[in-house]
Amino acid sequence: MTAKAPTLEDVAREAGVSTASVSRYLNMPELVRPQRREKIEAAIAALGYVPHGAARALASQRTRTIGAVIPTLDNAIFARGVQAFQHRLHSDNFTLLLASFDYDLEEEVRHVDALLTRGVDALLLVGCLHTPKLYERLDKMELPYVHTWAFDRSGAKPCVGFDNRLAAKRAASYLIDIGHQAIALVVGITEGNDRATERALGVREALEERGLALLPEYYLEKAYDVAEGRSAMRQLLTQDVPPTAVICGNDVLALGALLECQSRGVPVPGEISITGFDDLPLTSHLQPSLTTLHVPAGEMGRRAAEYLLARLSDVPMPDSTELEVGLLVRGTTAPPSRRK
Amino acid sequence: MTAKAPTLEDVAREAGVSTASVSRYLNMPELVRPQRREKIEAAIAALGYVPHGAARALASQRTRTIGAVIPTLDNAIFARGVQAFQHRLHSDNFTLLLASFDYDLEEEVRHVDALLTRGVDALLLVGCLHTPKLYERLDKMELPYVHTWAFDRSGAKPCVGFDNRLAAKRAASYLIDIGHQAIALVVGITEGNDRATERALGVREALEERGLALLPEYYLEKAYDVAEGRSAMRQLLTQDVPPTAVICGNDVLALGALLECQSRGVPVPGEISITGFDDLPLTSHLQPSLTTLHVPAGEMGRRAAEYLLARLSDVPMPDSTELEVGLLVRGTTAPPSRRK
DNA sequence: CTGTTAGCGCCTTCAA
DNA sequence: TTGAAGGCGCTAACAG
Repeated sequence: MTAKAPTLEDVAREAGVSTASVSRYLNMPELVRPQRREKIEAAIAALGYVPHGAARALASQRTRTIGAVIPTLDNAIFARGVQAFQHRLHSDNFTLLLASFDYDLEEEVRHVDALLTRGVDALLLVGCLHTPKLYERLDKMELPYVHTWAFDRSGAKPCVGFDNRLAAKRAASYLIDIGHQAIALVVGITEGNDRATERALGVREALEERGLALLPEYYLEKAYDVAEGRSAMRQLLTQDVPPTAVICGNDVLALGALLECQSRGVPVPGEISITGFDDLPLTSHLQPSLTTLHVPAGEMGRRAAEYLLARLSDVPMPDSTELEVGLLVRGTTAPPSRRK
Repeated sequence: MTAKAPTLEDVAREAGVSTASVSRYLNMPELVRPQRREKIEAAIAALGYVPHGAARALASQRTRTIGAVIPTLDNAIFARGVQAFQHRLHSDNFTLLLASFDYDLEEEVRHVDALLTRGVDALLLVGCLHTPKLYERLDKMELPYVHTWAFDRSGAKPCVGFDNRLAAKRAASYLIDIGHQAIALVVGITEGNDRATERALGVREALEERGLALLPEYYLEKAYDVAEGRSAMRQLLTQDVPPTAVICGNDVLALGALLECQSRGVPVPGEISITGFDDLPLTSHLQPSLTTLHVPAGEMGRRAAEYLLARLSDVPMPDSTELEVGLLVRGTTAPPSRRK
């Protein structure tokens, strides 16, 4: 029972064939005559043989393992993307190695190193902003990788993602279209986070194009957290002239903002409009339902997996895929009320 | 630039030492004389050497890799536990292999097999209910593993978790204490899910001990989803005699239930009380804030990691750790109002 | 402390 | 189609 784990050689002996045949059976069964195949199958079952991945990896130089290095799992939208990514990998018999770096790009490199040592065959990255060291590592190993959650228009970086700037701009433009002028922005911490940075830029662009400006007191950076969203809204509401609309960097912040309004009795969207970003499942059920941008996280994860899988099997596939991020106009936005 | 990845042998040559010394430097640096150490360090830096995990694993029989097989990442509470688990592993230089089986125990075995092939040194499991095949595999490999999210009082299974039955019972008892009798239960799908099963049992026990019964029409099983929670509450509210309190199997269901009440104008807790399970971050910010059971997911993940790490380094450590799941009485519960 | 060397378990030519 | 045999890159005795 507690004997050593059986090896391929044990299986070969048990089945009365060579190790090469067993190996072939494992990797290209169709090259093995049915009769032998059965004997091998029987031997494997009898011994409870499980292939030894490390040995296989060493000999074949592939681990059938793919890494993902993400900012955090604590944001439901990433969790969903990773979930889909893993699911797709699994159906091709690949296993996911996961690491999260908590938005610290130096830490990210360390994780990448760890994954490279583990021999991942490919890598998923979030965002297009990474340290040069990280790219050096990847290039030296000639490792296939893909950027997600962002889109590089230059085409220099392989990605399956979306244009954060454009998406944010869309939300801002919409608010301007329906008459808002006093628009505030509560965005995630932009340092080391190109998604947040781009979203902020998008809002700024939209405002500027319409001759509006983003007042310094209407610009807040907050960690992605409900409490932070509340605190941001509190800061905005207690100003002499509160904004009539608040664009939030993601749904978690927006949720916090909305809850803060509700707990202070500030009517939404009557007194103030709110937009989010991500379209978390719960946002459509809120009262009022949240106007937000739909991020196709599941599809992104799946397609990122497909891209990497394709690269690994030399199947041609475009190096970048841009996904649509649609604006979902729901209940938290309305034209500004005339005040004073 | 695009030359083959350098091997330990290359490093040895470059540094003018033996491969053994380089290997020692990598694994037990203190056994290498400082002078040599520097030469090796220089060589490693010069070549951009990255150890080859598979080779290392093959030779040492350890991968410094630990697997986690979870139901889904789509539930924030699991995401948080995994996050903490991974974080703790990383600080000991272990990497996480992650797989999710979507509550399908047969699929779970397949994932476990995949992880075993990848050579994980240890494994984290969710819940105490698994197929016999799964345990066979684990035992044959003599692999350290730990159960989480549940607690096995028999002591037969190593776990770092909590007593789902007791926790649910606590919520039910509380509702009874404050006067509820018409209590409904909206629990997760119990098939293949011992946490959900135990929670349901806990509620039943509490009711029975107080001479109350769980009416069939007050018992609903729903997938963990906001929409399902809403639908459950809808079903309950439209009955001839709606319950005065609804115990939900987790916070997502509870959130759905709460939102459904709000959208129908049913006052909570005035007309109906609601309890959740998990204590997701957002629940404390809801209006009213959700009465729920606090599941210490982060701590559980961290301690599960510590348990496995300890087992791998032969550090003594108790095989089971029971965590406290406290009832947080907040705004969604109150004594029943006298009706009719 | 350091070098030598025999594997670790499997894949993959190369012949048969 | 099948078997024999040489590595893959590293670790871990063992000897020095």
